[in-house]
Amino acid sequence: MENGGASTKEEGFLSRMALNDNKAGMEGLDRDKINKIIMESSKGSRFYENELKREQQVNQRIEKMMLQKAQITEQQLKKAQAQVDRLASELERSRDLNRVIVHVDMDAFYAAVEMRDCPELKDKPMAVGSMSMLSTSNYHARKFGVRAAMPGFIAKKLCPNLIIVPTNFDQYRAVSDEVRKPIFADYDPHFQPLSLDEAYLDFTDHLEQRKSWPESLRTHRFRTSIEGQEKLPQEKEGEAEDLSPVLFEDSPNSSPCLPGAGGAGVAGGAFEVFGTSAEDAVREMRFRIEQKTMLTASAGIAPNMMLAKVCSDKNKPNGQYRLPSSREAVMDFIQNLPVRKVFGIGKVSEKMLSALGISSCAHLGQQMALLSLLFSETAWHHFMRVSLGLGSTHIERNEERKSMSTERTFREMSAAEEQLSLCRELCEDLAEDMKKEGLKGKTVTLKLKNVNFEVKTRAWTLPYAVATVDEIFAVAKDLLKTEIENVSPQLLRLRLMGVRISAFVSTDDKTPLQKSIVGFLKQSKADSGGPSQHVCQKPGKELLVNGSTQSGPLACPPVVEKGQKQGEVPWLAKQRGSEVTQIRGQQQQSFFQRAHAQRLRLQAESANKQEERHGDSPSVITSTGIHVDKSEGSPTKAHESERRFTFSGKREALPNTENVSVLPLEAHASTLERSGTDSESLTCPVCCRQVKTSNLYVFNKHIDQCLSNVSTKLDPNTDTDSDSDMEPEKGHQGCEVMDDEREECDAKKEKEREKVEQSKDSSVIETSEPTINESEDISEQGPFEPDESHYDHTGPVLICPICQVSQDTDDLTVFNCHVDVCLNQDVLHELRGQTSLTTDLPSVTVTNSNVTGSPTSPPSKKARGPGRHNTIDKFFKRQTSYTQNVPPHRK
DNA sequence: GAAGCACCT
DNA sequence: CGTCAGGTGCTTC
Repeated sequence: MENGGASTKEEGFLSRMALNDNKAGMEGLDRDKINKIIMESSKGSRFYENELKREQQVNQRIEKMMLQKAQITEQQLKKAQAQVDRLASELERSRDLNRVIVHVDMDAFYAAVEMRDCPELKDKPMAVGSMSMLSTSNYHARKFGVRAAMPGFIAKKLCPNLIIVPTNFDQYRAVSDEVRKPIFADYDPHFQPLSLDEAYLDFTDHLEQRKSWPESLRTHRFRTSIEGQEKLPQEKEGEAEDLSPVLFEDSPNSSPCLPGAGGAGVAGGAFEVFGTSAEDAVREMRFRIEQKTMLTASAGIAPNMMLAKVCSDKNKPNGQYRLPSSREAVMDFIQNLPVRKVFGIGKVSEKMLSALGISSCAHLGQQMALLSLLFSETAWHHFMRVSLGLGSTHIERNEERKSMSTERTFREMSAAEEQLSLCRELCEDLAEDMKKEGLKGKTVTLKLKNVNFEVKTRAWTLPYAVATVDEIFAVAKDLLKTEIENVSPQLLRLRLMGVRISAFVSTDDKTPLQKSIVGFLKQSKADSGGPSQHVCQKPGKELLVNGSTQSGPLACPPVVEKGQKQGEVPWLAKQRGSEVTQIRGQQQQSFFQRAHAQRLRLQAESANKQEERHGDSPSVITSTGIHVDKSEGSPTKAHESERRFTFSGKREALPNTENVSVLPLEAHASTLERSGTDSESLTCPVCCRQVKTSNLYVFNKHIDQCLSNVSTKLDPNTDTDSDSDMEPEKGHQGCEVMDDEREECDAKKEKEREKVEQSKDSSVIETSEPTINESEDISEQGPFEPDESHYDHTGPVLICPICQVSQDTDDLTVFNCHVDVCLNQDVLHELRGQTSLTTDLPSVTVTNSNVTGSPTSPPSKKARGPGRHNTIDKFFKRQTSYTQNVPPHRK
C-alpha cells in the first residue's frame, strides 16, 4: 500500500487507524483519500493519542521479537524445524476431510434489516449505529469507505449523505430467530451460532440423508406462497429476484435460485427444486433464508470450520463458495490466503508476522521453525494448523457462557457519587441479566476507561457465587472506591464503566464441579503413581502435539477424550493442551499457596490497620493502579521473589490511608473486627507464624530464613525436571518448598485419604466452624507476639489453614501432610456426592445477616462478613474445585 | 487470581 | 464534541 504523503513515522501508525478494506464491498476504493480524511478527523484527539501509544507498544514488541530472532542460531533453527516437521506429520495424520462444514453469514446484517424495513433507505448510503460508533454499513456506504467500527462522525465526513440509523437489537434478534431454528436446524440441529447473523453448521449428516430424499423434500416455493410470512401486500412476482439486487446493486452474485436451474421463473407460486449436492443444499438454505426474511446470506463450504469461515467471505455478498474436500484443494486454497483473513489473526498478529516477512499462509508454513521459536506454543501451534489448512471438524454446541458483563460509555464523569450510582445501575442491569440465565458467579470485575482511553480492570473473587444486585454492587463498589482513592486527591475522569461477572457456578446442578473433581482425582492418582511429578501419565491418549518434547508443558500430552475438542475458534483446540498443563500447574501450587495467600491476605488486613507509614510508603501506585514495587525486596532472581512479592505485594498494595480499603474482603473484615491491634505483624507464609514487623525487608528476611530452614529439612530428591510450567526455580520459593513436601506425602496420601476420610471426615468440617475465633486469634496474636528473635524453629504452634486446628508439631513436613490430608479428604467428601459445600455455602452467607453493621458498608455487604469467617477452609476447597473446573472434558 | 491485551462480531 | 458493546482467550505477573 502506498500511502502518498504519509511520513514514515505515520506509516506504521496508519496501519492501526487506517481503513481496513479487507472486508467485502470495499474493493477499489480511493484508499489514500479515505485514509487522509480518517487521519484528519482523528488527529490530536485523545483517542488518537492513545492509539499512538498502543501502536508504539506493538512496535516495541516487534523490536523485541526481531532482537530475539537475531539471536537464533542455525542449530536452534534446525532443531525447531525437526520439531515442526514432527508436529506437521502428526497433524497431517489427523486431517479429516470427511465433514462438510458450512459457515453462513448474513450480508450486512443490521443494515440489511433496516433497509428491508425502510425501503427508502435501499438506494442510499446508510449505516447502523450512532454518531460515535457504527455497527455496520450497507454496500452503498462501503463504497465511501464507511464501515463497521468506524465512528459515525468520521463516516459522515467520508460520506456526507450517509444516513445513520440507530441499532435495534430486538429486531435483529427476531430476524435471527426466524432463521436459526426454522432453517438452520433443518440442516444441523446442533448448529452453532456465532452471533446474531452467523453460524456454523455441519452438513455431513444432512447430506447423507438428503441423498435419498424425494424431490418434494427438496422443493421450495417462493416467498409469495410461503406461509407464516407477513405478506407485504403488493409484493409478488419479481420480488424474489428483485430483492438482492436492490440490496446489493453490484453484487457479483445472483440469488440462490439459479437462473438456469429449474427455471422457476419468478412468477408468484413458483418453486424451485434443489439437488442433493452440498452446494445445492446450501443454496437451498440460503434460498429459504431469503424467502423467509427477504435478506440474503453468504456461505462457505469446506471440510473444516476454519476454512468454511474464510470461504463464506469469498463470494460475499449473497454468494457461496465451496472448497473441495481434498488435501490438494485445501493446500492450494491456503497458499495465497492472506494470514489476516484467518479467524484469530488480527491486527497485531498480522503486523508481527509481516515484520517477519509473512503475509500469506504459504509463508506461514515456510517459517514455522522460526515461528516456533518466537511465539508461544499456543500461538505457533495455531499458525501451524492454519498453514496446513486444518481446523475444527466437529461443531460443538454452545458451551455455557463464561462471563457476563455490561458496560457503558458516557461523557466525562468525575464525581464519585455519580460514578457510584452509575456503578450500581450497571450492577442492576447485570443482576437482571444474570437472573434471566439463572447464573451465579464468583468473580466480579470492574472495568474503567478514563478520558484518555486508558482501560483498567479490577477484579475480586469471592469464595462463593453471587447474583443479586446488592451482592455484585458490594464488590464493584469497593473496587471502584479503591480506584477512586488510589488517584485521590485527583479525580477519576471516566468515560466508560463496566461490570463483569465470571467464574460461574452453575446453580441447578453441580455436575461441572463434581466432574472436575473426579477428573482431578483421577489425575492425581495417576500422578501419585510415580515418584516424579509427572501428572500426565495417561497412556494412549495423545494430542496431536504428542511428539513435541519441547522444553515445555507439552512434553506431556494433554488428556483429550473423544477427539479433540474443537471450537470454532482455532485456539480452543490447542488451548486444551495448555489447559491441562495449567491445571497441573495450579494443582501443584494450589493448596498451600492459596491457603497461605489467603491467610496472609487476612493478615494484611489487620496489619494494614496498623501501618503507620504515610507518605513515605514504599507502595507504588502508578497510573495503572496497584503495582508492586519490584525494586523493593532486593531480589535478584525474578522468580525467586515472585511469589513473595505477591504476598508482600498484596499487602504493599494496601492503601496507606487509614480507612481505605483496597480489597473488598479486607475492607469489610476491617470494619467487622477491629480488634484493636496496635502493633504490626505479618504472617509468614512458610511457618505460618506472626512476624512482628511491618517492614517488608525484615519480613522477607524472615521468610528467607524459614525457607532455608525448611529446605535443609527436606529431602532434595524432587529436583529433577520440574514439570512446573511456571519456572523450574527451586527451593527458594516458600510455596515451591511446600509443594515439594506435598509431593513427598503423595504416596501416603492416597491411603491416608481413605482412612481419614472415613474416620474424621465430618469432624473436620465441623471443627472448621469456629473459625471466627481463629481469625480473631490471628489479629490478637500480633500484640502478644514477641519480637523477631522468637521466630526460630522451636517456635509455637502451626495452624492448619484448612481445618484451623493447631497442630502439635514443629515439623513442617508433618504439618504439611496434615494439611494435605485435610484438603484431600474434603475433596473426597465432595466427590462422594455430599456436596454440602456447594449448597451450604451460599445459604450460610444469606442466613447470616450483618448485624454488625459497618460504618462504611451497606447492608449488602452482609454476605462477606460471615463468608469470610466460617469459610476460609471452605473457600479453599471451593477454590480447589473451581480450579479443577477447567478440565478436559466438558462433554 | 488479577490485570492487561488481542481478537471477533 | 466525537471512537461501541459484549464476549472469549492468552500472557504476564
